[in-house]
Amino acid sequence: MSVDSVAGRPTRRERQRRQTLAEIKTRAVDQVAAGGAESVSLNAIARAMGMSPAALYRYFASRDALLAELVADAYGSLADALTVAASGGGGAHGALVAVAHAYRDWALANPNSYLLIFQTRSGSGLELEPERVVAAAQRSMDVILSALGGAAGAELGPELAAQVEAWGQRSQVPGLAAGQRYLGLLAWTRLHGLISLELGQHLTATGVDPALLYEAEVQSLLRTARLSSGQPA
Amino acid sequence: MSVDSVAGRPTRRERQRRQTLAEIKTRAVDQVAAGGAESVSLNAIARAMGMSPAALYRYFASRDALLAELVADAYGSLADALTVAASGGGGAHGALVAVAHAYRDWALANPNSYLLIFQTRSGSGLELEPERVVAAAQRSMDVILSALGGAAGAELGPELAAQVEAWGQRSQVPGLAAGQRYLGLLAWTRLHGLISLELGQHLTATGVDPALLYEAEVQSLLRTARLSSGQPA
DNA sequence: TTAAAGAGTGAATGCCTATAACTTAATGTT
DNA sequence: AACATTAAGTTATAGGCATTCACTCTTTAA
Repeated sequence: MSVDSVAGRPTRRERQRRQTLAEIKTRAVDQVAAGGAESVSLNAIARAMGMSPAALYRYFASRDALLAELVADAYGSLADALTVAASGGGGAHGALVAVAHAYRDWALANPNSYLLIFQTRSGSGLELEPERVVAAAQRSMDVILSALGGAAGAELGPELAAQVEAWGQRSQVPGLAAGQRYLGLLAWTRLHGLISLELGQHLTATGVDPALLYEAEVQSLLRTARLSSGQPA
Repeated sequence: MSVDSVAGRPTRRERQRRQTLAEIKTRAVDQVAAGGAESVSLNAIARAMGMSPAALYRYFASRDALLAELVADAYGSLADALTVAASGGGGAHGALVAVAHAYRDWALANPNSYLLIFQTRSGSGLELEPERVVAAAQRSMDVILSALGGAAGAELGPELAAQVEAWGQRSQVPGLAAGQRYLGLLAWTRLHGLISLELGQHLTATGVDPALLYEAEVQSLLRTARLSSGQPA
């Protein structure tokens, strides 16, 4: 006879396992927040949880596997934040502005998570399972793209247009012109550039307020998005 | 009696020391190139050099101090590459294009060094001595700014303009309008955004060629730079 | 010639990831 | 209800790492 009398799938052990797994991840996230990915230590986690380091390997194949999980979660959290911002109403242009600010807000609120996502080196041995991470990444990008609903696209040459079209074929967000997709790409790369440098303290030497630079870049994107669409913000 | 008979400042020991120091850094740079900053190991360096790990502490106070040195060197190497490109002639607009491409070329040729420079987290304990690093960083920025000689500046609001002006007061490159400095900042943040995402493989999911995106962004900057200046490229 | 400074060694500490063999408790089946 | 199986946890261990300390030996400078 099973422990769960009726048809309760989650047996006692499974519930415990889920909870332990969640606690491990929570502690790891805290470590990331405190000192970045480097300072994630299985030993320290085990110590804090009152169990032996070896036990953690029942939950994660390796430290890198745990980090990969954190990347996926962080990406998901970012996508969630963007989704909330995008659904806040305000029209097409308002959505773009809202998403852009949500992006920076999330990055500043979780700087080490942002760096965890975007600073993971290629050959770092941290081979992320394509499944979850790519899915979460696409979800973020899709939110940005969805925010460009009524916007005019950016100009782009024929070569780029072809590649962007091809990308659009595989995209989850249909019905966007190549120029719109390219505008989404532009938004991402430009805003990420600013945030990345801001988080790395590389802009402090200039003394210029990163918030102002960001706002200016957002307005620049908005100007592009308005180029041939008459609707106001 | 000193070993160097006449007035030769570099005594035998100093020469040896310089060479040892250089070899340490060379090996460390190789490790960075091979596996990123994480994989820099004092033990491994000592092993490869046939000496005990403890001996390295005669040359660097800590592993982080060595990494800081590498950051400064890498920054210098980048600044050198940009300087060469900028002095290649081709007029003001040509210089901007040349510098922009030299920037990406250097990053692609030394991806892990680029990441070493720009991915160093804030609270990573790796507190770089402000002296060398800030100097090298300014040198790179100054090259970009110098390449904007005859260019028209980008539009910018009054708040930003004031801050950029203030930055210009302290800058080594005089005689630039606020709009020009801002254009330099725009160039840096936008191009860095693209390169950072490209190196992190974050653009591969779209299938769009990063080189095309980069070129388009360079052309966009060039268009801004030409806005009110009549000279052709 | 001699004292001081510097380079290097070996040993030890205390982290860390990861594996292996083992014990204990929960599970679900007979 | 007793039992075999599976999972979770343990201890012990191996190997890697940065870092410090006490010590030796050699180069330097007086």
